Amino acid sequence: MTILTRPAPEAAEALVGKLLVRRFPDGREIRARITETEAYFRETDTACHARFGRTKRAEVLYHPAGTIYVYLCYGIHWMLNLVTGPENDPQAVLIRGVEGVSGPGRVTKYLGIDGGLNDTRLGPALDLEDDGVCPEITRTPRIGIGYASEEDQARLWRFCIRTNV
DNA sequence: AAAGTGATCATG
DNA sequence: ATGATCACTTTG
Repeated sequence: MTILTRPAPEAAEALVGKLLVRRFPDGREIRARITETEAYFRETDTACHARFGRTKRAEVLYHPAGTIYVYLCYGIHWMLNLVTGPENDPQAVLIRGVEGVSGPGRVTKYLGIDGGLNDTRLGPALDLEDDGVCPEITRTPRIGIGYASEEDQARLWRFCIRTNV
């Protein structure tokens, strides 16, 4: 889990190419390579849910690295995040895509994840694996954060596997 | 291009 | 209590 015990922008980059393993009570298993992530970093990041401080929703972000943060967006879509960094230091990485699945709302649908996993820890139900694959990565600004400051919108905190076009 | 959907946060 | 907003997806 050492991959998450670092600042969210670094963790977000390191997570691209890693495998997400989802296990269901009936033993079924889905293994998917992460293709796209975004970092949300501390109360000072005006795009981060912790920008209002320790609210009920954002409380999860103050939990230790390895905590799972799932929230509902636009009333329809569940967003999957992994908390990084130390306790009481709110940061997380949004999983925006896995292999064959693009869009954060589709990732959770594909993996069968909803609010029930919120504020639980990585473990049997959802875990990370590293098979040593180390893809080339491109960075861009984050998506869908028009409400944030210009400065924060400009940060290159979105990380994708480089695709040859 | 625009609706759909409901939790969340700020304000009164 | 109310209203605006939203880390998106699908449909036309």
